[in-house]
Amino acid sequence: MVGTQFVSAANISERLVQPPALAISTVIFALRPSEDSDRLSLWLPLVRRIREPFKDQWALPGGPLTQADSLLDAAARNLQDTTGLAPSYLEQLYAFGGLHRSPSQRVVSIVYWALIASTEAEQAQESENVKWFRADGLQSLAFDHNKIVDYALWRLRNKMAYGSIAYHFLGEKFTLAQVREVYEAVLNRSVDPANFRRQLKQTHHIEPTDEFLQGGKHRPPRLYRYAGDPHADHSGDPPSSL
Amino acid sequence: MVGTQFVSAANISERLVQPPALAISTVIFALRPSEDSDRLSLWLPLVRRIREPFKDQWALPGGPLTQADSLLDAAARNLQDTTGLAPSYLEQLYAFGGLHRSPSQRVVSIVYWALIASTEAEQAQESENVKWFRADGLQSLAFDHNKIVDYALWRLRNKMAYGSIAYHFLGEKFTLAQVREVYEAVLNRSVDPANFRRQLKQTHHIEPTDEFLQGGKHRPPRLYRYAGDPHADHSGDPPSSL
DNA sequence: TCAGTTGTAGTCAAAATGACTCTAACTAAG
DNA sequence: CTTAGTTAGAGTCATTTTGACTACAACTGA
Repeated sequence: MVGTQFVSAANISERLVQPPALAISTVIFALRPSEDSDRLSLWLPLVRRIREPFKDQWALPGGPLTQADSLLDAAARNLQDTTGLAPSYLEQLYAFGGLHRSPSQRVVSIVYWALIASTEAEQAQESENVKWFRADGLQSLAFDHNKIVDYALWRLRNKMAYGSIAYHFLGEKFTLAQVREVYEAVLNRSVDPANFRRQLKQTHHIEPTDEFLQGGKHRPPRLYRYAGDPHADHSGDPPSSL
Repeated sequence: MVGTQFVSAANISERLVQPPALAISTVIFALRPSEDSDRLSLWLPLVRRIREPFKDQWALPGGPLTQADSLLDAAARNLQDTTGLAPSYLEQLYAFGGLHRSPSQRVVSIVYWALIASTEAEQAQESENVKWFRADGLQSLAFDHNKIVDYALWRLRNKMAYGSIAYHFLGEKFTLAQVREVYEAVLNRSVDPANFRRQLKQTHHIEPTDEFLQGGKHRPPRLYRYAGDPHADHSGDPPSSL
């Protein structure tokens, strides 16, 4: 909303100053096996800054908001540029607008967070300036990005506790054990397989297929498919794209 | 985050274009008795636009983001300008950045939502250009503000269902029945007093005082005080103000 | 054929929930 | 002063949900 009668006279001069820069960043989560633990763990891709400020430090992928893109489109495009992948889940996280986030100029960052299926994440190419890091115990990042990642982690765990976003870490078909592994990795605690199965089934978010996953050293588990409303997951977003 | 190596050459020219305008708006909720129902109902203040676009239509209070304020400060200041009151609850709602929200120029609005205690809300002065409206069944508003209000309502009801924000509609001391009335008004269904009491007590968000509310036509109810972490309510916000 | 492993159903006690009853403590009417 | 009306607040009880656990099914690999 631009200009209402509630702008006091004292603010008039400030309004004429150049507005803050607008940027879009994305926290991209994927699950990967970790060396030390038998559980999956959360990873995210970071990019190395090639200019000041914070030159050579790692930062969240992002860039300025272009005139041609809506906020969501801008985030999706940026994710494409970084990992070459389309996210199965992309939702607005928060708008960060503290006065001193960037030493040079005032920057307001609208941050999105994304989930990537493990199968896709494997293809995500690393390079000199793009690397995957474990989401917990992250080194010091550029700007306020450590806090942003922490907040994204908090939101992810919160939403996982009673949402249906876990499926976005997986492919189209999956076993119940795989869903359970996602929960265990994100919430970082073990979950009883039998009870978890019972609870998943009564949410009606999944439906069984006729297929079974072969090749394990054990009884082949049935494959399931996500049956919930695909938009129900994005329920942190407003109904339509605004 | 400004500029990463992931900005393609095609985007360079766009970066030089003037950035979108940045605005702050606030959805302010208060509970008031309604004429038709015996329940409280949700109201919010709107302002009449005094210039194009949408001249003379009602809109959410808001204004441009000034250089001197953080996002939260800007929202708080705006709320002060509109109602003359400090909110007991103020949290970021969403950043709206669709391409065609405003007919003239591209505007990205960072919207906050606030809760006002009933006692305070009574003092909020109305004027020719500021009026309170019932939150449900709202008339057509300027810009995309109807959708914003709907989304704020959704978030409020969601958070009420298992949060501790109800207390922000009340004063420092309150009876359990008053808390129940807040729930009934927001969730729009009746709640069993005895069960509600039992559940409230085991959350440990409240503590009893030695005082009782006198003057009713019945046994005086005990007054309680909010004892939870005041920041726990703002748990939709990141830990510190960024 | 057997040991190892995981999938899947089921059992059972504990905890949480929803509908309900009962008494306490006040005001207002008579 | 007494009584009817009202809400506060404790308590009961059947149902549902949860967590811990058991048992059997169905595969692989030796």
